[in-house]
Amino acid sequence: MVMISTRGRYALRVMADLAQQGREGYLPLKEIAERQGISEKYLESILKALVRQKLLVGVRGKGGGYRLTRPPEEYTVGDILRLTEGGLAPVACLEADAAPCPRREGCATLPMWKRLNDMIQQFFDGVTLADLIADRALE
Amino acid sequence: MVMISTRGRYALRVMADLAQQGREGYLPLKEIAERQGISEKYLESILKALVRQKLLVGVRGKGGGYRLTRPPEEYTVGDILRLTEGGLAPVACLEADAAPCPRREGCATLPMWKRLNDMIQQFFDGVTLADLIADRALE
DNA sequence: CTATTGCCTACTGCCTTAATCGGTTAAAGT
DNA sequence: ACTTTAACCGATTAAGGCAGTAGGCAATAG
Repeated sequence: MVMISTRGRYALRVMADLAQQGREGYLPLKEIAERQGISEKYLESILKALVRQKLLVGVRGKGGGYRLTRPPEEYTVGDILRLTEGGLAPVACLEADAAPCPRREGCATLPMWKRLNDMIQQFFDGVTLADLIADRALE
Repeated sequence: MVMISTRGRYALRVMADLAQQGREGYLPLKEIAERQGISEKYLESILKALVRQKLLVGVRGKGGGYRLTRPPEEYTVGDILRLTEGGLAPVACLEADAAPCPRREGCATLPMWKRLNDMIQQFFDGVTLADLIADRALE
């Protein structure tokens, strides 16, 4: 029943990695993939999406690679996961593009799902990349 | 990225239904499936698991059907979902039977996943079937 | 003994995820 | 210019889980 797939978890780890390596220069995919132990080609497809949405810049050619576009405290985990996972709702009927459920009136479980959903969104929107790095330092 | 699958959602709805219909007598599968708009055969496989774990009793033959084994306030949503979903961890590395992650030392995201996991478990363990019925009454 | 109803096993179609393959474009170094 | 580096791009695939189906067996009531 895993909620967050490999795709989103990879994206987060790589964003945290980039945040930690500092803003100077570009980090090539190969290096990131190696350090994080992630398939290069698969990671490539994830980063492509992050670049398209302007969370990262990618520069080609020698000396190129990827870099954050903003300081780490301006990225929330919610931003990154909603993008890579395509939504963060715990049940299908609460997804952004969901068709209106015919049973929503009188559904015994819907109010609970809504409360859970709110809680999850708040959680993810309250954590930034800077927080992740700080967390790590505590261990 | 849906966390709770149809299986778990059906289970909850049916448990709430049974809780609401009262303790007297048995409700046949056919009736429950019809009222909830769920495939009979599919629901059957879900209820089988709930019976095996003693959350329900099933009685065969004429006049038979299903019934709760305890009062609604003694079932938590967590109990029901963990059983039908096979765990409630938001990420693979926190599942009960997960192999220890080789990157757990120095993983930038693990502390966050743990906090989220705790929050989710607490949420689900804090809601009972009786609460679901009460919620519904508010709408 | 027959109708009802739950129990059990097996199978199928579909979709998503994770990953792979092979190539194209852009930039820098020589 | 040429070569190397490295990001971009599209198509494809292999595996696994989920939702649902099919068909028969076993128990209980009347």
